[in-house]
Amino acid sequence: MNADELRGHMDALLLAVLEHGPLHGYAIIEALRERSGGALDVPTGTVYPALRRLERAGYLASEWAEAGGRRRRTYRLTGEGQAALAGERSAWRSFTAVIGSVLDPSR
Amino acid sequence: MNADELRGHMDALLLAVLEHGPLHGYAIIEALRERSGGALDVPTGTVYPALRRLERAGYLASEWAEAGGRRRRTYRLTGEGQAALAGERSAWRSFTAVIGSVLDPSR
DNA sequence: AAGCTACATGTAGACAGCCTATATATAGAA
DNA sequence: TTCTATATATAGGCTGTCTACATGTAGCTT
Repeated sequence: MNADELRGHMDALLLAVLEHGPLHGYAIIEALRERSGGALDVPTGTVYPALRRLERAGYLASEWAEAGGRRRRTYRLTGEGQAALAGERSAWRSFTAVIGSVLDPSR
Repeated sequence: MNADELRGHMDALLLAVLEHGPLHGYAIIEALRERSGGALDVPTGTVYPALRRLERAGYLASEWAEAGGRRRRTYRLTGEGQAALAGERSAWRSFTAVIGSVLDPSR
């Protein structure tokens, strides 16, 4: 998966993966890898700053937790985040429609 | 249309729009706007450097032409460019499948 | 004649997001 | 003790798209 392609869609991915329940950063990376069948292997240097950015934006809220002697920062979707996710899904649909209209004019 | 979203897909758009015949830069911008129903309005500062980059890569070839007293640089797809376009189409399909698998896990 | 719009190309520099590389730390297995 | 998996974090680099500007022709309006 190309880095440039992912650009602008990272937020949608992170919000979507948190939709069904809170997760910490490391688990988010694993969830993205599993859900995509191994195609998405997002580095920590991408995910952690992005999560903080989304929290600053009010879309996520986080709290520290402890599990097996290791500290985790667990993120959950806020109400604003749910709304943002809906917006991202809508934007994704129109985005694919627009690019598709150029790449596949027949359809 | 967001600038970040377009990132990594510009090449595919330019190659696709040149598939059915040569065009000059200004006409390419108009073609993208028309094909997308007005959603794509790519600035010249994006298109002209991108076309040169694609030519350097061997995917496009260009030559100067004159029409109505104005000079145009007309671009056409090379053989390599056709192959690149096929690759871009394939990449687009897997890209949408991957993002879709996260955004719409049900499908 | 002057001014405006459409046509047509091009570059410099800003911006922003994703990446690599690095640092730190615990737990458990080899 | 060493290696791997788990877990978080930041600094700096890279690069493609954008804004803003520069240049010039043609044709229409005032």
